[in-house]
Amino acid sequence: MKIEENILLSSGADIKSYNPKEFIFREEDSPHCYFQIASGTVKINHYNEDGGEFIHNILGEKQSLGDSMLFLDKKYPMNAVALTPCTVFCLPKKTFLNLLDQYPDISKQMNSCLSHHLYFKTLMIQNMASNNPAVRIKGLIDYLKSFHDCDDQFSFQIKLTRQHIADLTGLRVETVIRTLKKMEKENILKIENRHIFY
DNA sequence: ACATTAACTGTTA
DNA sequence: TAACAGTTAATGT
Repeated sequence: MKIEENILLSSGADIKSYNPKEFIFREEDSPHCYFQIASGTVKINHYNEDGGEFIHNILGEKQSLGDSMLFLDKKYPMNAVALTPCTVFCLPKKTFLNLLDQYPDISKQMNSCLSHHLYFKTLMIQNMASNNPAVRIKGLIDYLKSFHDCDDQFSFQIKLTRQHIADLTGLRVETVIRTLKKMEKENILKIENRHIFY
């Protein structure tokens, strides 16, 4: 979801700053605000019982956080953690819902965003259910590239660390490294001095 | 701080 | 049982 800055500000949105590793919201918090990143990157994650981290997504500028939790009376099932120094617009849930009533086009866009979200979540679940690491990684990078306008081969650089890719796919870094190399041999992607192009 | 390699272990197709 | 993902640890960029 993306709402124009001027609309956010004129509706009375706050701007909050976060340092790396700071939580924007935590699991078990109740959603009270619509969050939209003004600058920086944020990971949406979950820690499983043995302390292992699973990253749902890594989001950047102009992307919203946990907006699908605002139409529901439930606690967040995930955390939002700053990866870099961040500034985030915060609009109280009530104001946000009023905004949707006030602007039908924003409301429509919200539906379309949720639909988009659900579509990609479905694709991701299918890929992540595979025990083949190449399928999982390909699922992830296809998703990432879908936000990029040019679909030419190798036109998109994956700006994630190997560890992030591992945490997003539920694999180990070593497996990610091995699999990326295999995929490079198969000409699925290209690696140039450690940068991945897809 | 991140990426790679190697040697070993355990699981599974 | 051979292949392959995870573990650990050392080394490279």
